[in-house]
Amino acid sequence: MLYLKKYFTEGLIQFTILLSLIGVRVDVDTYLSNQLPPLREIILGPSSAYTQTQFHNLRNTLDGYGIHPKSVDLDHFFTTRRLLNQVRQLDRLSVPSTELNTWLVHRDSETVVSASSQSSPSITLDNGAGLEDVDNPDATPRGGEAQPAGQQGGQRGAGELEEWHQPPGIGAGGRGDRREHPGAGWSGRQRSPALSGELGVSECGADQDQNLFPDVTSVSFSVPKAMEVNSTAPLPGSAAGTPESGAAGQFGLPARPTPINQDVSLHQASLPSCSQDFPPPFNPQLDSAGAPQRAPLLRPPSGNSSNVNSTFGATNLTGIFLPPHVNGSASNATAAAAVLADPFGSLLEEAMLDEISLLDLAMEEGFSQAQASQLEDELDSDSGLSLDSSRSPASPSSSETSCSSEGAVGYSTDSEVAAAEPEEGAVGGYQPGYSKLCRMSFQDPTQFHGLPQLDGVGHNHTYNLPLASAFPERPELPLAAGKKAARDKQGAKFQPPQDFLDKHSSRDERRARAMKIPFSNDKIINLPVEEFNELLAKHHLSEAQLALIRDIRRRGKNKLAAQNCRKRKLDTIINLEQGVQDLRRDKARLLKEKMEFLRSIRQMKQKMQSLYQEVFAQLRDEEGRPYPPSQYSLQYGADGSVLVTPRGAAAAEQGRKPEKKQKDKKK
DNA sequence: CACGTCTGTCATGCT
DNA sequence: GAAGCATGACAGACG
Repeated sequence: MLYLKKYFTEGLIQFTILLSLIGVRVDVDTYLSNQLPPLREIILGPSSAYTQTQFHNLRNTLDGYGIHPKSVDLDHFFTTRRLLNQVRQLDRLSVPSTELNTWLVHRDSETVVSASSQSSPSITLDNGAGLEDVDNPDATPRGGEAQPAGQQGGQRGAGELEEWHQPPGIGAGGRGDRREHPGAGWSGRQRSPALSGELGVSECGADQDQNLFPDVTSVSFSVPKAMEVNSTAPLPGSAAGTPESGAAGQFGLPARPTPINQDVSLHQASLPSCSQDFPPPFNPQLDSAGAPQRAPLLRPPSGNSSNVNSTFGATNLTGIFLPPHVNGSASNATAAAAVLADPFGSLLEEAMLDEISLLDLAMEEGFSQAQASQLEDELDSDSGLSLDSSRSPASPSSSETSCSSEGAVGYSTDSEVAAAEPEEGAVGGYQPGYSKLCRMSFQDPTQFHGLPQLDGVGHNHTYNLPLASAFPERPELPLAAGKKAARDKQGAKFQPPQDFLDKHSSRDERRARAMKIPFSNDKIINLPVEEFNELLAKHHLSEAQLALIRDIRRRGKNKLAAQNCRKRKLDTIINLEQGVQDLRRDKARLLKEKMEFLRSIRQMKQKMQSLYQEVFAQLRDEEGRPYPPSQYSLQYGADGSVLVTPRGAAAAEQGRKPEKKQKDKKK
């Protein structure tokens, strides 16, 4: 089951990302509201209240706790977190679409949710129910027992939110609170049907299968009483004049005795509960506990915690926009409401600033394959390691490998030859086997095909193969001939053997000949130490001869060692270069993916902004007048209501218990 | 002739 | 301690 969830979750996330990439708006909240705890947890983050379930273990896993560093789950963890971050980028964008859905559906009756067919299907991607069914075969609505079947989903969502996001007894609308204060939130809706905005109560999932906007609950555009200007205490830290402010504290508190429920001409106003499950939509930083860096915006009015609890206690949207830990805090809930006061203020000022700016900087428009390639090339250029084929440092490697590995190439190992030319010692000891290997390595250019940078290698790595290169009957040694062969062209035919050998012998070979060493340098070098000692014992050699032989052996072995060493060094460089290339390719690919995501996000944000403006333009106060955008802004109440908040009042009421009057959604 | 590269050699450290 | 290996450094050869 765990694996099923894992794959389902990840697949769902990927599918969502994919849809977003292809331009399909995905209301992630649709399934978020319907998702099972694990998925919800994955997307929304750990919930303190969530510990009621067994999925806290999963949460811990997702948080990386309890994962052994060597556990394979760690990989899954990072993958999940990465995908989660991507989705969070998206879901923040999707909230507005949810909001729009709410607007498009209006509900005037309190408990009956009328789905408006006016909503544009294109706005909402119905993807919840099926997923829910898949993920939760039980499909047992949480907290939906006592709810009408028609609202099962929505109520379930409410229940879920309360149950999952609100620790029992911590207020902020826990189930207990609702029981204790039935009027709060729910009762409020009943009292003020049009007002009650159970935004987010509706479930986009199965309900939407039935109806595209099934359980769209009424939206309460509550103009806080504070809107009566002063009662709405400004949120501390809220910048003056900034839209986000908050009259957040008790917004949408149905239990309030005197909520001014203004009929707002929200013609299609509703807010499906789908958005409930969204993390703070316009403030990504709310994802983090406390979001201290957002203190100026988040700081709740002091002293109204209890009220906040009562205010949001029975509401569901506390969990919508706030992480559980925040949700559990009344002040934080208020702060969240403040943050939500102006969705686009937060959106544009926060998310868009950091994400879009990044997008603009990194990749303004598009990231074509050519650009990716260019980027990759640029990335390639920043390395000290150059793969420029014009330079071929690798040339020695192959020859060295084949030759050195097979023995002292260039040294005479053929005893027969040596015997034929005893006076020449090691000189002239062409070893067919060794030379063949070297010849193969030199002649076969295919060995370098895999390494373009090795093209043009023309060095002679025969390591003393003079004779082989000189003999015309061995024309198959072009490379072995190399430079020395070229030198020898001038008269090799008529050159006396001794001069020829001297000319093509190494210094040690010449020394050996001069010292009358009776065996070849190849033997001196390559014989095992036992055989070498036996060989020395067979001959009566002077100290000078013995010293020379030992030097020859030492130098010969060291030469091979040096060749091997250089080969290894070269192989290491080649491998490192290949690794660098691979990493650059990966980096370029990841950058491309990132840019694609960012582009999609920006598009979604733009759509969201336009939808927000569209919705706001339709708002009417009780007198049928539109709200001036310069003076009012929309914000989400934690109880699911959508509030029309005066900007100035919201700012002014910070630090005080905000009062607000709720505006009934008025068709 | 200067320069870069290749190669051999030496010194040194390590096994 | 000898033998061998690995490697940095150096110098000569060479293009």
